[in-house]
Amino acid sequence: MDFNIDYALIFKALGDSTRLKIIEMLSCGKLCACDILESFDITQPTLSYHMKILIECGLVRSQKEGSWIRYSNNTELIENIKNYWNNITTEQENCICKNFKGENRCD
Amino acid sequence: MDFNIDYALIFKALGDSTRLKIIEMLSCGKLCACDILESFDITQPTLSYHMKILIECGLVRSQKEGSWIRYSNNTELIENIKNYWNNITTEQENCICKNFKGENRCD
DNA sequence: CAAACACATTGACATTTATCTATATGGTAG
DNA sequence: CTACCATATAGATAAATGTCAATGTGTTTG
Repeated sequence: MDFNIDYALIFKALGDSTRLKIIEMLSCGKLCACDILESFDITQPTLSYHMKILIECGLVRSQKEGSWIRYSNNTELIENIKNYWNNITTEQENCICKNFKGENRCD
Repeated sequence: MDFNIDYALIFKALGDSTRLKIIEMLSCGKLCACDILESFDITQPTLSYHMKILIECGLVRSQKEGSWIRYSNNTELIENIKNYWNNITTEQENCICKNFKGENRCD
């Protein structure tokens, strides 16, 4: 588990239906902004704003190709997120709640 | 995959560091609000506000016990989220991007 | 070079969010 | 019954968010 990753920031980025759909669209390959834009009822600057948020939290990578920009999911970070979830609500030794040591007053 | 689940709403709930930490704290068992409150520098009404958001999106269940309320993670929904992530950025047949049928103009 | 294209940035704006204080509700204990 | 405890609700507020129109930047093409 990489504790340097800001998962709250990542989930905040995913907490907008447009951005979540973009991640799903990129799930099987690269796309340029114009392709993504066609799937939504938003203006180009609004898409650009969303892409910036996805890039800044690390979920999406951009790659310039001529006058286009190819966007792709950061598969390494997405693997980290999968690992994060595997440590939530498990009975395993490495259960994530082990980070907290408060007493259960109500037990 | 359950398409009735509003994943954007769930990730929005998780996109706040206080709420994400609550989910992590509940990851290995039930806690009452007073226990959770001790781990944060927020007032009781603010915690109550966050619990409401976590409950409304389905991530957390509440169970009354006397004058206490026991909060617990909804493990069923969390399993769904894990499945969701397993369908993101995979090469499998059921890759989530199959939901979109737009052309790649830029390929 | 000039026009067109792809994308980013700026500034404005309405809406939403996280937080607080004050107060209400409902259970428990003396 | 009264006082107290656990939690929720209401109202206020500053800050953050998502959106747009207008404009800027860099690339390609005629």
